[in-house]
Amino acid sequence: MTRDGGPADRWAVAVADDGSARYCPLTREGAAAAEPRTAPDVAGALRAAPPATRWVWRSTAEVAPPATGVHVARCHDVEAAEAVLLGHEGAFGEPRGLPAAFARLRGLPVPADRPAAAPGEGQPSLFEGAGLFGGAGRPGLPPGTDPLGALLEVYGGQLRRTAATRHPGRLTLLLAAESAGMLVAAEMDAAGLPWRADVHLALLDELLGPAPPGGLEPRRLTELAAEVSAAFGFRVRPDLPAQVLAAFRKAGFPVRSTRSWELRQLDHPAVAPLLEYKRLYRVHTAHGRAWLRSWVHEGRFRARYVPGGAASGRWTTNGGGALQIPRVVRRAVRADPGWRLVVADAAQLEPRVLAAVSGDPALAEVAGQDGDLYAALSRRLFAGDRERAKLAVLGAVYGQTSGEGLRHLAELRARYPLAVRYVDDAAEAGERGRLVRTHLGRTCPPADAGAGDAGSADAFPESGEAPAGRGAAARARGRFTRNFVVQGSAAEWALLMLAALRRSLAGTPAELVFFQHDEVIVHCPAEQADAVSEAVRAAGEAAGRLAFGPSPVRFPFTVAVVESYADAKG
DNA sequence: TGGACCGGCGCC
DNA sequence: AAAGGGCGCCGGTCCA
Repeated sequence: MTRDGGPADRWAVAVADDGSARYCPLTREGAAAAEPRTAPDVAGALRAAPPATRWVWRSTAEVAPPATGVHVARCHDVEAAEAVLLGHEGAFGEPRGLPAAFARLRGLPVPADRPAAAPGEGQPSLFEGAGLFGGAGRPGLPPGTDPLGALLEVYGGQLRRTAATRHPGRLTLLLAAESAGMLVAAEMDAAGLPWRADVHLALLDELLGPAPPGGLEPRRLTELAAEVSAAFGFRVRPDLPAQVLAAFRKAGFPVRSTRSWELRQLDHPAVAPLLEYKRLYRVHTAHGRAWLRSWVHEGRFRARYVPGGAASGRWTTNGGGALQIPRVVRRAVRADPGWRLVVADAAQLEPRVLAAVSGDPALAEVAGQDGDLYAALSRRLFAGDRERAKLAVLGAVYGQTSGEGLRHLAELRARYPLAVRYVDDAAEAGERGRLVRTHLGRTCPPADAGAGDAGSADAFPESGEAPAGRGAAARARGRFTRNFVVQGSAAEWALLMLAALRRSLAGTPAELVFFQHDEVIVHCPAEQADAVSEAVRAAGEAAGRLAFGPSPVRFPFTVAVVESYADAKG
């Protein structure tokens, strides 16, 4: 996936407005190695090159590989790469589109990116991108520019920018992984997750009562709301936190919020129906009949994955909430008759990643076995108390600041100083406003690039103050960057794992249908399930070696072969 | 009327 | 006194 055997195994293709495609093989430096040719459509271009070709293109979404019917082994998605490179260069606000990248190279005014396609349709509206050079509804290249030429110019520039970094090999790997992720995402979007609407509807009937006509509130919710009101002695709408809060206070319970964990501790008859109401209300609003109508068609739930959608490199989705499928509705995710779902969950991924990236030999030794990492850790450090071991690790990764966890963390620090120092350093860098990168080089956006006043660390310059003396915003920033290096490096492992798995499933009937941070689902014929399970395990180990180099750390999966997603333990 | 924000909760 | 990171989505409220 990352080894380019020779110059001619990279080709480039540019899609014109009329759907035709200009393409050519490339030299090592990314220049045209032969006179470009034109095919009437993308598929024609893709068929012209050898099967193992790495295709360089503007964006995977534009080429839409699944729609061409041609298997693409590898690609370099220029716009995805541009986003990573801009981040690495500290230019987070810059547009990442090909026209913008081209303009930066040429010193021209930089056009804004094309807005994301409206949900449901891929076509930008007539008005979008009507600014600079905005030809046929999208921000374009300067008039008269050859799209393939511009693509190659930007690509060549990316190769040079990558080579100029401190760890060009790592960044090259990250760009390849990100592009592989774009391919996987496009294919999973097209395949969809097998989803039985009939099972889902039966489940809703069971939980909420039969569907009331006209979109009224499900019967069970109405009943529970009545129970809540009865318990208080006056009408309370359970879906209005302010009302619930007032009701509890009136009853003599000084609660601060209506969060479930807080209500659970109260001794009041309204609590039980209220908690049940919250649980069912959530199912109703987030994964009820309306969701089913919007998102499940022809037996598949088609999400729209956004690789790298989160700052850490984790994926997000656009609508449908594919990464938040509640456990209760997983019953509706069912393999086709005669097929199975291979549900594979990377076991204790984040501590394993921490062991690998930090190079802590003692922790690597613990992570060098396939068994439960927390149990193994607890045998060495916490007298066999797995929960304490887990709390200590999570405290290190998330930035524990108080309580039991903090003491456990201190013990962890004493025994595994390199591992804990790795995340402590990331936290300190964040607090001081310095750059923080993942193992392969994905760079943490600055504090002010995201949510509101998350707090620019610059507001708290190194003043010699103890960390406790710095602002709360700086400490929050430290927790963010502390977690970023682990979560982000784990996301890189996951990308490489996906890429390896995709490659080993190519040409078989098996299809990757789901990915969620550290978990994949492959849908395959029953007789293929064992081979797929093995392929997943192999992909995990390969990803570990590729991402982190030689290391004793193992990356095992918990694998379940099931007919329903609900039957995988999770 | 629509956007921004919030409380709350689902997943990792 | 409280003190864990990342997301998306819902329905609500507030406000222009």
